Amino acid sequence: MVNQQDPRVLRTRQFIKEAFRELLQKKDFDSITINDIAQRATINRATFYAHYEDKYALLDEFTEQAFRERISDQVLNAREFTEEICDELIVMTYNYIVDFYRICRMDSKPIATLVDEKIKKMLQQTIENILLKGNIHPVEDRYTKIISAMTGSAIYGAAHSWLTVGEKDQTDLLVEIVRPYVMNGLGLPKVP
Amino acid sequence: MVNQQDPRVLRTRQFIKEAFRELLQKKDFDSITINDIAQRATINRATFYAHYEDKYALLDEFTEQAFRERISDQVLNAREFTEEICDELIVMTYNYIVDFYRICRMDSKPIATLVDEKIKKMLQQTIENILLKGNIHPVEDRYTKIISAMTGSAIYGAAHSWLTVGEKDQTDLLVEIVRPYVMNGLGLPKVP
DNA sequence: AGCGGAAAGTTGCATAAGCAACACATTGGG
DNA sequence: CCCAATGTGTTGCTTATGCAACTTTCCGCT
Repeated sequence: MVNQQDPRVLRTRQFIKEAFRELLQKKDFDSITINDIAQRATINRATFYAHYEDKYALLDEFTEQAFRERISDQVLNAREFTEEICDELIVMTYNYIVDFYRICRMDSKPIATLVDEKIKKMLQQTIENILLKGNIHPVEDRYTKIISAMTGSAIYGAAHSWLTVGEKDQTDLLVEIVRPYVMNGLGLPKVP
Repeated sequence: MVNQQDPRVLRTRQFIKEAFRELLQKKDFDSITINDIAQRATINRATFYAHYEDKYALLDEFTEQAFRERISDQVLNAREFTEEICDELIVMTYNYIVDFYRICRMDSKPIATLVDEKIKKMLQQTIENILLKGNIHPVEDRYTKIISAMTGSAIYGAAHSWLTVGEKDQTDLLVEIVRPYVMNGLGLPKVP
């Protein structure tokens, strides 16, 4: 519908996302109206609908972009799922969750669920990309997807649990627990 | 041509002026191209021309806005040209010149002249407004314009000279010199 | 002088954004 | 219960912006 390259489009979407970020710090998601967003972004309400179906679509893009920005080039270009990469994913995921729950008041369960699902999905996709690039690995290609899903879910679940349990900022320990579990599960060779 | 109230117009003009301000800190006015401005403002070059005839028109609006933002409500609402108001105008003018010459590299004389003329004009207009509001004053109405011009020029000339001479930031002294000159020239009663 | 490139402006057309009005759903008092 | 207020989503039309192509002007260089 709209040309994603048009500078007007890029600007408008940035305005919307920035306004959304600011609003999330003051109000919980449910009580943010499209009007709030449009006003703060100094755009017309109709313009919002030209870009997003509703505020859930915005939340989706927002969380995805925030996640992408945290993926380092090292992870992005990795051709093998090493312990180093694994560690980075664990820490990154944990930090993402911490920040997100701190910034936003994830008051309503349905919203928290949406965000959680998004993070998990992004994580799985990231892992799958790495595994697919390393054409030589002990996992059959046809199982790559489910392996990625498991791994992503494991990392995410651990990070989330770690936050809930309240072991704040002990990421070293978190990594020590999760890494061997994941690497063993993948059956990948451990660097001595 | 363009509706000054349209939010798109307001935003675009802000973008342009902000880009212009940033560029002035890195390059001298002459070497700034319309392309530079458009690129930094993330707008199309043709859009620039929809708002300003050329970069001189932009400079004009830019300096005017900067000046307006420095006029206090007290001066704006003044109904009489008191010593207090006079002092404020002197200091404000001096500070404006200092800031402007510091921010921009006023390399080329013609540009410096343009800016200087603008400041003087704004100053004269501000003074005229005050004099006209105070309907009872010793100056004939038909002479208000020329009186304002003289006063504005005097204040501006003094401030500019003060800067050139190098008596930096001795605004107290500047005020002590200029105020009696101006107030005596106007023939206004001196507060004991 | 004359050449060539860069910047200045201009123009016609495509597209995004603004706006006002609309129908509909939700909700919170009286 | 009702209705008034508020939010959602849509639509038709207007206006501003983007873009590409063009001419003109300016300026350095040989």
